[in-house]
Amino acid sequence: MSASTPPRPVRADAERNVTRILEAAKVVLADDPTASLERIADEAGLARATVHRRFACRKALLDALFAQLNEQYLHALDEAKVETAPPLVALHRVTELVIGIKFSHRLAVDVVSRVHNGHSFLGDEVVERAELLFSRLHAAGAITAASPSWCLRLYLAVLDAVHQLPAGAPELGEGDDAAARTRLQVSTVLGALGGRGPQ
Amino acid sequence: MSASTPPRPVRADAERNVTRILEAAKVVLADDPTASLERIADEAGLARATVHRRFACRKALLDALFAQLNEQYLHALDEAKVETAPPLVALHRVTELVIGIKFSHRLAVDVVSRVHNGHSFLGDEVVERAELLFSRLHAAGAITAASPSWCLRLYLAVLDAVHQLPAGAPELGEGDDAAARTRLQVSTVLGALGGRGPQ
DNA sequence: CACAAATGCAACACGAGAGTCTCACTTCTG
DNA sequence: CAGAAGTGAGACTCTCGTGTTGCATTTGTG
Repeated sequence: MSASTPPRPVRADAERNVTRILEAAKVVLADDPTASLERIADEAGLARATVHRRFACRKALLDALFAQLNEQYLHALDEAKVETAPPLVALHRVTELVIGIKFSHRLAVDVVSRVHNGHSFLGDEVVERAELLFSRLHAAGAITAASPSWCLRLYLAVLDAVHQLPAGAPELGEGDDAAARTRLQVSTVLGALGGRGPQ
Repeated sequence: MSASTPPRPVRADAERNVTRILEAAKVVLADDPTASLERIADEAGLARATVHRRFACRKALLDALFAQLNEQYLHALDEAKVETAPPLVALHRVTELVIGIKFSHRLAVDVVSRVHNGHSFLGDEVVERAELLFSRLHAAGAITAASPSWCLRLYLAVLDAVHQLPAGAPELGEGDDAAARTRLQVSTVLGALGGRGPQ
């Protein structure tokens, strides 16, 4: 789309700060979706004015944030070969990647549902492809629940619960944290949706 | 504590408005946890000044709201005989009652976690008794998950998902809405926590 | 190095919401 | 019915966050 660098006088310096701001926004907004731009600027180690220079207004910043998130989701769906791989494998793989996206999904829901009034924080394409995965899981007999939208809703609810689980929780066992959360997420969702689960 | 009515010149009129305000707050805050007192006053059909007369400040209103919610939860736990009845029966019964409390639990989480910084929106007693129920479920072999706190966390996450489900959703079947949601909640949670579920 | 770009800082205007107060008016309650 | 309690409406203060601007200074880049 626009990864090239044509006659573009954007100093590398500035672009780096864009990243910093987005990163800071993730952290701060996860703690409080209504946090001020000043808090975000502080977290990024920049002046508030700079935030306003990189992003026209608050909404623009949030747009960028969610655009980035969406891109990561799409990448995860690609990587997991959601429409072709065996559904259980794809579910596990996509979950692994989604868990890797250190991002409070509740944040997304919170912020989007009222600051961003209207459109879902998940792009239509993400929703469609995710629901397709659940359809495939159902067709394969891995789950009983038939409605993909309910499956997705539940998946996200559980994802939030798993995400909020403190680091050393007993449910996570002892090994790698991300791997443990992935396992917990997958087995919980499969159980919830009427599957037997791989455990 | 203070349920008596000593030399208390509280006009019935005023007390009725307290109820109206709390009711309005539930509705409005469910839509937007950061809604202004004016919106709440409008919803209640009262002037903003009146809200300030009944509740010293925003925090006081929220305190009252959550105190009321907590009372309802405690009542549900009593009613369901959570510590003595067969755990599966108690789970079903308490869920039935909780679903009856038309209240956005996400609202509670949202508001409490930052406006009310610090204490959980669920009173300690509610948490303890709820966790005890999950312990009993585990002991009875109805679920596999051993950590009561994880069970409760997941229960609430699922509750939110079930609560947000639109009225005529396919998952709910055709009968009574509340009963259908109760069934869905119970079977989903049991499945998620490693039980077979009663379905 | 020299210049343009980017930043920090401070100040400002603006709007929204909380909380307070007064006063005329309505509504309970004894 | 009479007085007390409650309310609505409006004005006012205060605080906080957003968005903008000007200017001196720092930092990147050809």
